[in-house]
Amino acid sequence: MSVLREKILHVASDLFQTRGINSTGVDTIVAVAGTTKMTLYKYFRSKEDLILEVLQKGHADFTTWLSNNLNKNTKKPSERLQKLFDFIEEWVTAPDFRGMAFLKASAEFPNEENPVHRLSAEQSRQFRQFLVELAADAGARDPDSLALQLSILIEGAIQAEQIKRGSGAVKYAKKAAKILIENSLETQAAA
Amino acid sequence: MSVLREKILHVASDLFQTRGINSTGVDTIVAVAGTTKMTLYKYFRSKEDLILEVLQKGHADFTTWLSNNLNKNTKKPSERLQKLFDFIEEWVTAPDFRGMAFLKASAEFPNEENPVHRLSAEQSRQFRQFLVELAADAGARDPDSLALQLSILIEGAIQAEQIKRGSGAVKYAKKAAKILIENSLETQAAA
DNA sequence: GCGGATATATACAATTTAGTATATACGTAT
DNA sequence: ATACGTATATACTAAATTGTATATATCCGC
Repeated sequence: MSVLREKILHVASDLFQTRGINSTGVDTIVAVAGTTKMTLYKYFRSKEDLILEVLQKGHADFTTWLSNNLNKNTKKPSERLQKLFDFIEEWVTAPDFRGMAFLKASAEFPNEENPVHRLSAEQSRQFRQFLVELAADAGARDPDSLALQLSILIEGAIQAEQIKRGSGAVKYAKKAAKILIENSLETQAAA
Repeated sequence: MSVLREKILHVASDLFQTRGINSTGVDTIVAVAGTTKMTLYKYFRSKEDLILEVLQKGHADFTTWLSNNLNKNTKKPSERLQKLFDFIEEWVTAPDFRGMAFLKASAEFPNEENPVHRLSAEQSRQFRQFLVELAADAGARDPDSLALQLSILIEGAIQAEQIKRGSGAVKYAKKAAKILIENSLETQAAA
């Protein structure tokens, strides 16, 4: 039943990432997915609904993948913060990496009232919150501050990689993150 | 003569930033600019040409503004690197700030062969080169590395501000930059 | 004041867009 | 086998897209 639904989601996600959301018509999506518009609108109320679901699935997949990897490969909470950028780098350098969906989506829908933009902003907030908990568990002096800085580094590096594949930005972001993390853990007593 | 041309450029720039490039039709542009399509196509060969010119003008204005401010308000080259984020913050917190044009444009045109994407990538590269020279003049240990890190911080913070106005990301990016800059200047002998 | 070039406005063409109404094939229960 | 409900395919609508052909106003030298 829902195999076509999954297929549509997958194809739409791929096309949105490679061609842009607004530049991808529903006709193209159904053609590539090997189905018809009638079926698409059976499963999704509108194109906007499809966009929102694609974003949600993408974000869920990413956060699940990341936290699973962090939990599997580390023992102490403090390790997780150190390993974070290793997995980000692994994710970015994977051959099927196409960018961070909510970053692109927010650029295509700049109006803050727009549902797609709102979801993007919410996902960005959730990701930052995830980093706050990571920083807090690791014993950072100011978890909010460190988490926001790390999120800026991650999103900035991914942005750079979206503009030019193979820019190596993540490697430099990783070095910067190491310095910031050490700085936040070392100077517990200071300030 | 060219007052209408300037007007079209200005209006297009504003609409592209507030509504997105692909979501803004030429009809809307000429309506807001108070002219007609015939005039627009007199001055610009195609919509893509208009987009490219808007991007070029935006980038030129930004870099001119930034380097002028840096030159005026600093004496020693090492000061410039410190003041950099002050001006970035001033730029971002200005009420008419609408985001960094080439970041959004590259998201709307993800295909690396696309002329708009290529120009965006080129502008990103130029900005990074500008930072490299700044870092070199300031006597950074590894100017390329520091410049790339700073560009990641700047573009990441701006990205955060595009998703959510008033996120205060630049303030945190500034703190991070300070740490990275100090680190790069202090440890001249190391490594 | 008049003729000619230039800029502007109106109207249009061809495609593409999201979304839908209708018709047809198909699988299942009896 | 047959009747029924569901999924799919075709065809269509209405609006919006970029770009252009034609008509009209405006401004200049003389």
